[in-house]
Amino acid sequence: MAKREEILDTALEVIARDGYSRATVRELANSVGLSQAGLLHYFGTKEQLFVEILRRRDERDQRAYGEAVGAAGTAADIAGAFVRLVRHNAQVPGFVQLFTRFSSEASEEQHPAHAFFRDRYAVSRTITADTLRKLQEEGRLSPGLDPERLALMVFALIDGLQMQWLHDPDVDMADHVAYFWELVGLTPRTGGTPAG
Amino acid sequence: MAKREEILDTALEVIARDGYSRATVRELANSVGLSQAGLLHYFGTKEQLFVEILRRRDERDQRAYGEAVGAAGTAADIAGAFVRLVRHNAQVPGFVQLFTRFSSEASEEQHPAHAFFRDRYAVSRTITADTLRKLQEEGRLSPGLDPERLALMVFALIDGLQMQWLHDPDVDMADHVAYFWELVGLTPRTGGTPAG
DNA sequence: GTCTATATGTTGATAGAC
DNA sequence: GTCTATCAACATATAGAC
Repeated sequence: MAKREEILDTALEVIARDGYSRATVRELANSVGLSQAGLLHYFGTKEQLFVEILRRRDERDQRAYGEAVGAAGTAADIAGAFVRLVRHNAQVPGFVQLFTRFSSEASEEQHPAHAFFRDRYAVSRTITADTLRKLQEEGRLSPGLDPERLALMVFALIDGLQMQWLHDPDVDMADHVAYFWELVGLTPRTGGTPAG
Repeated sequence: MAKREEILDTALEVIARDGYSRATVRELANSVGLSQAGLLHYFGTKEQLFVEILRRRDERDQRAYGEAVGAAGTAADIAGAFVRLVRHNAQVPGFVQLFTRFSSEASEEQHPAHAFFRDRYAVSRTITADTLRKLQEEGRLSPGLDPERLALMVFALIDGLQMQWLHDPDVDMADHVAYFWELVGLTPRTGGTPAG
């Protein structure tokens, strides 16, 4: 199992650096010191490999940023967690490209990774909506707002910002996510790095 | 020239119906009653063909929705124009898929369609920001708001909503765009169909 | 487990006849 | 302009040896 994880971590680095187009099975195999067949021995198909790559990345980000969202005790915390997540993504363009392209390809129902993305979106929305609702019940978020809608919107906003940012790196993703939360009435606390 | 337009319109229909994966040059050629070579005779390469398809679509939408944004005389108008645009997009899933996938592929600088998308985003943002600023000067939009940021955000929101909607058709894109404008302090007037 | 070699399928692009 | 035929390039997947 250690070998699988080693492969995934190397693939993650290569993709973050070189982008999605270079991320063929052959290319990733070379980078990890295996032949194409050798790599597929571990993952079966390309789509399975890529889903595992995304899953591994999610595990990492979950520890660093996702937990901060779910465990947010204050309005500033949850807003800040999203800003930090996006700021982090801006450091790994290749990976943002992987996510955007693979997600758009998987939007067709027959695609092997379709269920992965559908579930991922649903879970992300639920966790965020739950946290927002909790804050609302504690009086830290305006009672007139709809947590479900806000949760869906913030992920849509992030995906769309990533798309524009990929075309134009001058687009400041974190700035716009912070502005979104300000519109909602939350001032993100973005200072410092998450303890993770 | 009539032939080119005929080809583009047919391609538009086929893609709106059957999605992006089916949209190979061969497939589109069949639908329009030409051989693959016959079709490429008009457009040279696949990427050029697809850019022309998107351009043609934009011309149409521009007449029906884009003008409504640029010419919006009231806050309700501009918000409503976006809601109607998104509502319209929800009728043509295949085309939304084409846009999303092609845009994500073209995010690399070497891609033949990269300039098209970059310019398209820039122009859309500018027109929208200009209109919002005008409304703001007339006192119809809260003076504390930033037109540039809002313009960029609404397009990001739409792109992201499309991504989620492609994975889960239950996502109500128009509802969330309307909610965005409400957060901003504008109530969209969505009734009726645009004259055009 | 890992490799080499190869099958298979798909697509976009081109040459050349009509 | 349009077709047929073919090429060339990939990329994934698999068979079989070691």
